[in-house]
Amino acid sequence: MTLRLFNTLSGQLDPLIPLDGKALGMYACGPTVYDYGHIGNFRTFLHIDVLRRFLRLTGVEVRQVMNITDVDDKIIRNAAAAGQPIGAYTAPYEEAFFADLDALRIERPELIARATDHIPQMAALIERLAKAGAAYRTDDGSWYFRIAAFPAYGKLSKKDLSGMEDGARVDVDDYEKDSARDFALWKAAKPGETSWETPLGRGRPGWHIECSTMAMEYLGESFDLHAGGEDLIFPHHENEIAQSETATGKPFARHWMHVRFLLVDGRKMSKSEGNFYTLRDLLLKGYRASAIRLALISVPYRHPLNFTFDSLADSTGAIDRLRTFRARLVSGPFPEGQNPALEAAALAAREAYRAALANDLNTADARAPVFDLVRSANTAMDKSEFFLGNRAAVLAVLEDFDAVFAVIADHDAEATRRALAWARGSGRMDSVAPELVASASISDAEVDTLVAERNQAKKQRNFARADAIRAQLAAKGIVIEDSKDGTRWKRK
RNA sequence: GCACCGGUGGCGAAGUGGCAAACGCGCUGGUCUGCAAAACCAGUAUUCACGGGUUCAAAUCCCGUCCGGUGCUCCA
Repeated sequence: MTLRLFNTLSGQLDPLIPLDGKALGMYACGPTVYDYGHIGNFRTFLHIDVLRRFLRLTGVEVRQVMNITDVDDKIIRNAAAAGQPIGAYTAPYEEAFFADLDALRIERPELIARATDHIPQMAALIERLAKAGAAYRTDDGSWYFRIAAFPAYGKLSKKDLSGMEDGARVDVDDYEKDSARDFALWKAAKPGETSWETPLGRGRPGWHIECSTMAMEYLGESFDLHAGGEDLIFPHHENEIAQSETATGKPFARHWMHVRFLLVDGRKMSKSEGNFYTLRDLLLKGYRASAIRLALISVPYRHPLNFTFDSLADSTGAIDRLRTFRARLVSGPFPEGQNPALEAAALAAREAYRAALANDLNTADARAPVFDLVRSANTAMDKSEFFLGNRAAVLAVLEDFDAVFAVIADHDAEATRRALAWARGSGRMDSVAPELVASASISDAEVDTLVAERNQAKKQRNFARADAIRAQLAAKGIVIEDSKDGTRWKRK
């Protein structure tokens, strides 16, 4: 089943197939490590994760490169303010970024590339552009890309640049450039700033050249897919295309995927609006990592997502339903035999699920057949019409679902535990939800003991004691479920 | 200002010409249970911002209006 994915460059759904017939080469713009990642960042990374997981589910090998921008103006400024070398300043944020990816079950790209490890290659690419007459040096020692050298400029963002020419609306005198639209390739070092000695002079790379260089270094001059947040379309990705294609004369990325923005309460998330959340903020409020993941991927990537706390509660409920069902499916017991109607339903569900994802990664649509099957299977179980022979096919649907959505298998406790350890280590315990502290104060073994004691009390029909234990556990966020096959419990 | 996107039930959201509109959450009632929880059943939009139009047929296409958002600058 071939994925048809919207291509910003062509403006239509295009099949996404590896150019070399082996592995899909994709480059995703990664983080600038000057702060903790917020949920808007992660919406983008999560949808890229959905993409790569779906490709692999359908048998397409993936070679993904992600950059880490570990040098830029903000980093240089903040590190200087902290009196640290930039590497010492960025290291903890880079580490936090990877911890956050783990919490959200975002797979690691095959290759991580740091900007500071590729300075010579960047300088070489700029020299190549200079030789082609597309880059020039200004008096202060900075280098710029000459947009006039690339007539196709604007083809990705579909901008008509004729209305943005130098003149009335842009004060050219503010820039030491030939044209106001020309962008920086290399920034000359200012006294005391972190810089590198290169044939171009002392300085540091611009942001755009970083991605062009590393993408081509690891994926070749032409490759399959370039992805990122919608805000990168212009100017970042437009500039990458201009630089790369001018240098090589070949098409850069064939396919461009852009994830639309996350809004919070209907507005763009920003620190000044007071609606800004990092992943850590949410974990420490007691929301599960899996619920955050599901909430951020359930709205397809080409629609803006309006994030609310209701959406997290919604996702928590949906995940509980799936997990409870999976536990019931695995534990049985079911009689020998086979229910042909259910078997057919399972096969159809799997087909519909994959078809929905193959249609431009329609995650919302893909959920529907899975939940439909859960209901049919539960109904069959209630009526004793579910047999041992049905288990594998139904389980296969859940496995397909989790291969992409990755929320049924429960890794939440670990993510929360780490967030708590981080809060403790960085003096943020006052922002932790009290329920979370309460839940963390009781171990699984202690819960098991209390549950056993409650079962004993129930057997003796001492319901007062049994209910008291249930209430005690509930206060720590533990929910108890009795069934004829025993008592299950879970953390809320 | 220019450009783009969107307005579907209590909430999120799919659906872009043809069965009175998926799925999830929530709520109400029922079954089950010592009581709960879980699960199941039933109910929860005759209708898709509004006004025109095209069509045998429109939530879906066209025109207009209103409302919301985003981009045009660092930004996922």
